[in-house]
Amino acid sequence: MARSYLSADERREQILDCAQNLFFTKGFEATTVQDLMLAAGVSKGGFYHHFAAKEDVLEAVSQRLAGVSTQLIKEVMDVPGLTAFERLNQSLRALRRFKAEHAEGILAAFAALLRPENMTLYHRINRVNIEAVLPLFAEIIAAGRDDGSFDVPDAHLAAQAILALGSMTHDAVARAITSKGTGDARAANAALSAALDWQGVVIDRVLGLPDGSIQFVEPGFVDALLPAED
Amino acid sequence: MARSYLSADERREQILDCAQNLFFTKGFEATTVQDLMLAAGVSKGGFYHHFAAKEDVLEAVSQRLAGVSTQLIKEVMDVPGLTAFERLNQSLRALRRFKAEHAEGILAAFAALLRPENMTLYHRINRVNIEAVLPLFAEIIAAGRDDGSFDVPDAHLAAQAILALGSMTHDAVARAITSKGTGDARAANAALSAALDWQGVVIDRVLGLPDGSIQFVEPGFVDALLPAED
DNA sequence: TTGCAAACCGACCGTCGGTCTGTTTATGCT
DNA sequence: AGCATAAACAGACCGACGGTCGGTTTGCAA
Repeated sequence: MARSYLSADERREQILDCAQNLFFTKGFEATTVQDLMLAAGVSKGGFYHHFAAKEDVLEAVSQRLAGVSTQLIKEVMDVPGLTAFERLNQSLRALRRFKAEHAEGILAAFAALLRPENMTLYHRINRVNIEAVLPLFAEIIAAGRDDGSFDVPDAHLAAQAILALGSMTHDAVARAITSKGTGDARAANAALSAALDWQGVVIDRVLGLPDGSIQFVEPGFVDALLPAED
Repeated sequence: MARSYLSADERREQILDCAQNLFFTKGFEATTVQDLMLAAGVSKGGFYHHFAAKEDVLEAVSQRLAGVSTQLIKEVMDVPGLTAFERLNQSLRALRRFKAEHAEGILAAFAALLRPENMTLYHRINRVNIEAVLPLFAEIIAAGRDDGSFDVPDAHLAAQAILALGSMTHDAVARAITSKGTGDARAANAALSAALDWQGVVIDRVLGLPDGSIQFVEPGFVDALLPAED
């Protein structure tokens, strides 16, 4: 049989693409190595030539996804002449924009990620993402702390607190996604909007800012992401 | 061979005891059903008579552990004539006391739980615990919201925020535990103390209280839990 | 005593992650 | 061009694991 030879990098990326799809569809545990082999059109030997273990694929996928977040934030970091507050706000806006621009994909990913059997996948991705974003947030907050605009004892700890808040809205997100298209959709969207607004307020309070300073979401963001069809 | 017959409840509890030990020692994935069978002195058929799947054991263990937290908080809820602030503070104190009183066990559990291969176990226990504690915290906060002592728009969301903060100190906890007995122990303990103090301040701010209102940890708590041997 | 349900046994099964021995392709060197 | 070497790949194979199933033993109540 004719083998299709790819460079190590190309093959790795290709396997990672397939893995990401499968993981988000079936979950990590439910995706077998054979699924990955079949999807990527590679044999077992080929697969294990590029990855030492199935676990490593998960790690690589997580790293790749975390790279998206860090890239977005780093672009904001490179803009000169911004205050810490502006930098933080624009970082959050960049992340928000990315979600809005890739709404369908993001939505499917969240829907998959929040299914109970995908706990492993979710927490792995989340952990790697936090590890990647933490130093960037810490740097922004440190600047705000030094110029007196943020009232926090330690920038790194403050960043940890803010990132930890990410899990406070999962219930609301899950409910909004699962109720999409049902009669509860409107109420669920409203609840999610309220939860996200509150998360923004909590970030304000953590940083010692007046309520409403940070714009964590803009009005209509949820309804734009999860439109009610009718 | 002589079979030892136990009632369903007794056998279940016994298997759960063994499972808890094994899970905390080897991790969930690394613990095989055979390990559980051997430890509990029961056959495969016997085991699967009481649990439909290995997963169910994990769920049951998580529920049992969550019951400890809820019990402690419920006792505080039953004390009449307390303000919401006092109730919240005493709940935190009860949880703290329990940890201090079972220091060696708690420490071993945390050390096991924070090992990377035990991610599944950790997050499962954490999730169930949060689900169990959330309504109780929400009730306390609702009372404080209604009497004007807490400045939060929604008690349930506020409780979610506060519980989500639990994960912000894991790094510090892990470092303190792993550096126990080494030269870094003193520094790691200090860092953990600072992180926990900060978590307390964040809770204050979430609730709209002045910094230092809530006593999340008392001075010396960390050093009492993780004594430096020298 | 006997009938029955619940507790329990252990051989068996399919599948999965991972290994190992070899084969095919690209690449650099002479 | 010819050739050696290493990287990319193939696929048979393995041990272990979670789970099933038909059968056996025990407690208990009628």
